Amino acid sequence: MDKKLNHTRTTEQVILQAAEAEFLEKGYANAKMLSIAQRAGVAHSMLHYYYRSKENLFQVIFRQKMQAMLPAYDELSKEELPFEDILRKLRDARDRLLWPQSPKMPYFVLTEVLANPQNRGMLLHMIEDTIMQHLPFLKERLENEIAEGNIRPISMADFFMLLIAIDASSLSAINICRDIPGLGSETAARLQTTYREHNMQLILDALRP
Amino acid sequence: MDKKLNHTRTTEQVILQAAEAEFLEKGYANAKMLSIAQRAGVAHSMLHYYYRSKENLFQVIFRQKMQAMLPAYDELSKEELPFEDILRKLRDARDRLLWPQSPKMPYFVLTEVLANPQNRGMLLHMIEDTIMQHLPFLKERLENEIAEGNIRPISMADFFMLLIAIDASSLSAINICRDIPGLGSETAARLQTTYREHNMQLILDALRP
DNA sequence: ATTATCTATAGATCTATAGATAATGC
DNA sequence: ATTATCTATAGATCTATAGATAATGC
Repeated sequence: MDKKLNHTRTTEQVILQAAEAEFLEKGYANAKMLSIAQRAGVAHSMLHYYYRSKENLFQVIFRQKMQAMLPAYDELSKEELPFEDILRKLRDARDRLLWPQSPKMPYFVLTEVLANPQNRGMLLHMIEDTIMQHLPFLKERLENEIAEGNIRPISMADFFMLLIAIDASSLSAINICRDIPGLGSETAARLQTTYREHNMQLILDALRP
Repeated sequence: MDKKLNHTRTTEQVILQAAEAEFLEKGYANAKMLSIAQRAGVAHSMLHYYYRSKENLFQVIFRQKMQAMLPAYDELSKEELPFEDILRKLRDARDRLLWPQSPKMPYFVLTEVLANPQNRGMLLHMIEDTIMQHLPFLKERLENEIAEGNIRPISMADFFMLLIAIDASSLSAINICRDIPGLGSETAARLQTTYREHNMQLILDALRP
């Protein structure tokens, strides 16, 4: 039993992990199937056996990331919070579950997904698939705020794009500053705190009717 | 004479422009020499004839951009401004001369140069070649501020990296917001104003001893 | 004579698949 | 019998260069 579980996990999942590392490190275009196979220690034909194509392999990984965040978002439905606090909690969930995977994640999301119109469509599609279907209370809450005139009319997907765009870009800046010899990680940590407040202001500002 | 000037400009420069567009649109890895040649309307062997390799073609373009900003920076030496105002003027010069080339420029700088350690070395090298050599007064000024204990010890190159990192990432966020249907360009413009102030705070914060 | 341009192609990848072989489940 | 894995290779690019041909400068 242990053996079987181990077996079905091994190759299929090892490929997934190797691919994630490769995609994050090199970006989609520069990631190579042969290189992923080498990282995973399997013949590269296995990547196609399990995931058919490079494009599909990428989407499987991305979809998994999005779905990993759903439970954290789900907790939000239990409390009756002011909208601003919901924004904070959404951010915190993402800061815990999505970004820490790797410092390269923010750039990746920023450039491969947000900045590229083609991939952005894919993100929107996944947001609909996962977040919007599983979090009806969030959608309701957003529509409520719009109806009350507190924020401008905006779709749930666009609303999520805004949150991700602001935070991904600030995290990119922070990560670069961490690597600057003259600054270091203490400064990066201080920047992070400052960004947290400013970003919230920027988001509310953008949502203002 | 007109004919000659036109002629020596044509192919060599047309390639440069086509390459710039291609690099900005697709990123270095995804930019293709054949595609650049097609944009320029020349045989692709011409790219190698004039610029030898893809790598070199890229560097020529990037070096040109940096040098195009030098005159604007030069003006700063004439006035005796507070350090914070110098920061503002540096930002304004960049906002006028570097970013407007294309909305994709900020992502490009962020990911191809700042986020990639290998290319970052190239940026540092170019900063030394151009800015640091041509703007001794700025270096002096920075060292003065450090000596007086107003800002932490930091090299000129690292100082520039900080400025570029903060601004490139905020511009990336702004450009994405501009494309979000629920927000639009008025919101993007409002964001830009808010970011301008916040970024200045963030930079001063990071430079604080 | 020198400089610019084109055609053709070498040589190196990369994605994807076909077909053979080994492992696993009934 | 089915599922997993490997080897070998097709087919499509891509960068770069060699060699022929046209344009330009003395």
